[in-house]
Amino acid sequence: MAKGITTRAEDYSRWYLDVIQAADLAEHSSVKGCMVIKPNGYALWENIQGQLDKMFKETGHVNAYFPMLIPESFLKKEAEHVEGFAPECAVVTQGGGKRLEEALVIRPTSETIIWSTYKKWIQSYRDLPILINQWANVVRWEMRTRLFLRTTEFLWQEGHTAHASNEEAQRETMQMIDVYRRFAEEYLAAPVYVGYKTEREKFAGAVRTYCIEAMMQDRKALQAGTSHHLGQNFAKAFDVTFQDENGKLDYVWATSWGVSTRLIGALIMVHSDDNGLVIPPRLAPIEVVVIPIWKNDAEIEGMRRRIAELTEAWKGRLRFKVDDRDQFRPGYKFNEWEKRGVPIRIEIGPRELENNQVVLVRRDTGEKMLLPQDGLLDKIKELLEQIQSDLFNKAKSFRDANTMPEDDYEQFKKKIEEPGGFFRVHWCGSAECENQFQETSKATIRLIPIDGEKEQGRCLVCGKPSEQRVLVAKSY
RNA sequence: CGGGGCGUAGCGCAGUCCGGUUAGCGCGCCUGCUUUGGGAGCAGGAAGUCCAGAGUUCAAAUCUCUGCGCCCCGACCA
Repeated sequence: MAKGITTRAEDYSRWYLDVIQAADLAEHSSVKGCMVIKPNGYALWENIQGQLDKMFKETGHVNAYFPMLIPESFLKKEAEHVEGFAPECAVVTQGGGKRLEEALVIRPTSETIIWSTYKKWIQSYRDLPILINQWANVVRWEMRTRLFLRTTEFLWQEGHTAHASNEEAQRETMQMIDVYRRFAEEYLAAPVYVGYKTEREKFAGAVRTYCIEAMMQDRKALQAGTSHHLGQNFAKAFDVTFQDENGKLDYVWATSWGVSTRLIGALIMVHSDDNGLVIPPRLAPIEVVVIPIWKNDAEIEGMRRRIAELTEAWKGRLRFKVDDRDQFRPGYKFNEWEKRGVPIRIEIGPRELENNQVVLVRRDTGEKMLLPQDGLLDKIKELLEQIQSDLFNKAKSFRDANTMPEDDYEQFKKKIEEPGGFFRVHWCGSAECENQFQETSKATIRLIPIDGEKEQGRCLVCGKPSEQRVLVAKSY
């Protein structure tokens, strides 16, 4: 087993932290709950950003930037919003050595500062829609933090759109949750369930919150992205109105949607193993590492030359690295790149050089193969796609095998503890029964499926009629 | 906020109970030589306000008091 990594079976939570350390992704800073994202971790974020940003632009959005400091009074304008966020806000009360007239909140999310601005931008239906995204940091003073999953300060993107009609805002909300689903499945290789939150779990200030939920290897759920239909709540709070084609005045309709560096936590917990990180190829900063093996100085020169020839055609078509550091032996390098999750490793030694071959090793399965150097690039390309889909399918099989219907409350309470998983249960829709789930099992209703089949049943808790199953699980 | 743990070299720790030479070990780091197909070996070397403040004492990493910080487990949450 890998040195320094606790196994998943031994202690899942320590394993998670060990993987982050072994892959050199991040470390705690000197301020409680804050982290330094190191180059290896940040490279993952950059790839996540790059792809998402592309998808946002393809759906008509543009980027902008709003400030981090928000007048405290802004936050208080939307009743539900302030109730939800006030307890976890960091507040600046001094500046320039003087006490401020009005305290400034460090944004926990930007709805208020953005809608106070949109008020100035919107008069007519011709000013709509506004489709803006911003990449930013936010601060939420959480009681309990975990690297990537929940840090005091975190990086994210938040989309904030303004529309002339409820229907259009609804379409936008659905479009973006689908963008998140596609990103999670096609890039993160993490299958997700799509649905909407209960009243209790929804975003403070939203009419409805849609979400994607992924299953981690310990069978717990992780909310991986949310898209909120905000109705006219913020427009009313900030008095943002527009005139329609008929000259009639109405409040603007809004959405907001976001994903954060938490996605890196999801990537780790969905795919990695007891040897360290496993990165899905499409998000891998380095897709292929080439490790030359030599016995003496005479050999290394020929080796370098041959590798340069071989990789010449890879430039611009493959993210690769040649690790010809002399201070480490091959075994050390194999291990290091495994811990760091690089999808494919290629070894070239005197034997391969002579036979015009390479040894190729898959990170996800450990499978070793001897391949001809001719046509290697195409073979690598093909394998990367194979690994990408294998990772997805593996995660999906695991999730599906651990998602089950349950109609017996006593059984449910047992199973949620051991072995755990996602449970599809009937629920009457009452807050009382929802609270019961949490109090007796520490599980929550993760989502109400969007396309859930209608099915007559009885609420798991109270036995009243229910028309649809909801997804219940313990979560991060 | 409750429970647990910790603060000594870059990292991980021992030493603290029972005060006493120059504060030690492993990893890492630097130099040299030998090595290089799954975490190399030998030799030499550099590196410390022992979390902070106050107190007790001839003498404090060690005892007393006060403070600060971090991590892990729960309640709040992306």
